[in-house]
Amino acid sequence: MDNATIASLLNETADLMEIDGADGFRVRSYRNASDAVEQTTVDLAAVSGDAAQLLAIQGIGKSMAANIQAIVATGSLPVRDELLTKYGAGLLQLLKLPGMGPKTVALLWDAGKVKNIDELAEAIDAGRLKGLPRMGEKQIEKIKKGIEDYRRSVGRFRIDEAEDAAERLTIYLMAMGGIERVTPAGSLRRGRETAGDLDLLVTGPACAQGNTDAAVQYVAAYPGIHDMIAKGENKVSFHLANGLQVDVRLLPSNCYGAALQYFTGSKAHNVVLRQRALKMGYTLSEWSLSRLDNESVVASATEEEIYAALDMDWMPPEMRENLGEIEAAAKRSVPKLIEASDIKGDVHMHTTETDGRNSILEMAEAGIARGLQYIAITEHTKNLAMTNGLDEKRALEHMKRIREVDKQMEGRIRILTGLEVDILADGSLDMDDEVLAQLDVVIASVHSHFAQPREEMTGRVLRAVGNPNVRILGHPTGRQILRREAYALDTGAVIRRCAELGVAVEHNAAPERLDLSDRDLRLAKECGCRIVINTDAHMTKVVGEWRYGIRQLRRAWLTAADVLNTLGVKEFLGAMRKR
DNA sequence: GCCGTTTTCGGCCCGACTGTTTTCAGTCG
Repeated sequence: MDNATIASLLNETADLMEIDGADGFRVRSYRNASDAVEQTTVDLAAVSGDAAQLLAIQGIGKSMAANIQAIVATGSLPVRDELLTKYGAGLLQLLKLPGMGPKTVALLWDAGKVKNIDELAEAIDAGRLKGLPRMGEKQIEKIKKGIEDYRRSVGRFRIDEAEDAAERLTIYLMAMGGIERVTPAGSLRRGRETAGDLDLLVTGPACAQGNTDAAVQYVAAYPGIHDMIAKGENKVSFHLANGLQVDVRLLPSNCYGAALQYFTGSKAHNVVLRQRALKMGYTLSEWSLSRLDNESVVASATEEEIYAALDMDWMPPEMRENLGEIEAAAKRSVPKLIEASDIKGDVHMHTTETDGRNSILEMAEAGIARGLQYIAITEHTKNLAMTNGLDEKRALEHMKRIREVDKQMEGRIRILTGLEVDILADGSLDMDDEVLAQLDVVIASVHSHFAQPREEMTGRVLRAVGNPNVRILGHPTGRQILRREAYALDTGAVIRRCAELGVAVEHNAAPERLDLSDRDLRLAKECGCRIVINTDAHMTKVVGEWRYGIRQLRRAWLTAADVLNTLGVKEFLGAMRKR
């Protein structure tokens, strides 16, 4: 059992306790413990026998150490089991709906024993929510919409979850002799935000035709399997404990390229590609590209061979959505897409001065370790009291400290000064302009944003970017992948306005955020709006960790020139000042 | 439930915003 699993069980327990009406501070100690478990570098499952090692972690006391030991030993802990029996796991889903917190969930449970999302939908349709405390028309409408959003995302997994699963399986598979290559296909390879299932293509001598028994048995013995769906000669399908379906395909190496092309998709891309093959007198399948007349194989071992035989360039999987990539490849004009190594600075991060976990120096060292040329420290401001946001006085003091540490670095990395100011309800910022004018980087972000009229939200943001000190619009859509709908905002209008004003729009690279959708990014490129890709790092671990965000930029065909923080520090600072 | 003492119990990030109230509870960051 890994720390992430332990942490999520503790957090889940906190949710249940909150619904149960437990003391808030007690609940928080579970959440703190969950955070601590996630942060620590100690492998808890490995040391769980030694209570002293658990107690050494800040936030873990005697009871929590026992809880962790119980989790490692049994996969759960007594409080959680008890509460799950009382309420059922469905209540935890209810918490994922926007505007639904523990109190509301408890209210619904008390009033009508609503145990899950389906029952909640029923109760709404039957009009049974009317008359309950705090359940007005608007509230019910909001919940109804939340349920629709939730149902749309059900059965899909965040890209990082799918990738974690793929990585673990790959390590397992590569440990077997006779396996040379394991490649994820499908939406994971195309860099989508979510994946419905996981396709893993495997090849090597152990996958040779008619000789796959040992490999099939080995795959079927994977310890993470929850239940087996199918086990054939070339394919093993199963569910993992989290519900993700995995299809492992064993392929002889001579048709690996054709299979990779086929299973990578997308469907729309493949349809057009097969039409092209037919016109050229070929037929394309998951086994090969072959001639129509005598069925001889033209290409099959690698993707490159197949695309070349179809008289076109190979193109990155992220582009394969039938949005013009086939025409571009036929004209040999596939653009050179942005890569992680193009990014030179991570310009949105927090430190212990507000709600970050590390110091300025530690963040800088992490930046150096990731090969960055510059970072920007952009703390929260006073409107976000919960984060200990800065007022004017503290902002100026912090700026001074940043400059001191910058000097200490002696050019190994540049540390820029900045703030992530909050946009208030009237569109103004919660920081004096004189302070903002002294900073290298000013990001304006909306932080309280749910259930407000679209026009009002849009007006608020448009007014904020009108402030000449604002150079970057942060969290421009407020998306939270698989959790909540973006806040009501006319994203198109905002991106167009930012383009006019020369304000860059931020693409948050965290896999749960991915602020800008494919469509947003295509629009930004179309209207010449510059993008900044940031991690919004609150700890050293995620500094420069933007692989998911980069893949999304690639899906929108963005090149290094479209992204502001591919510039060197001087040019970047110039772009921040020019307005 | 944790922590740090003031050593045995009290304190534990706080403010904006919404929808429902008609003075506030709940959610969010």
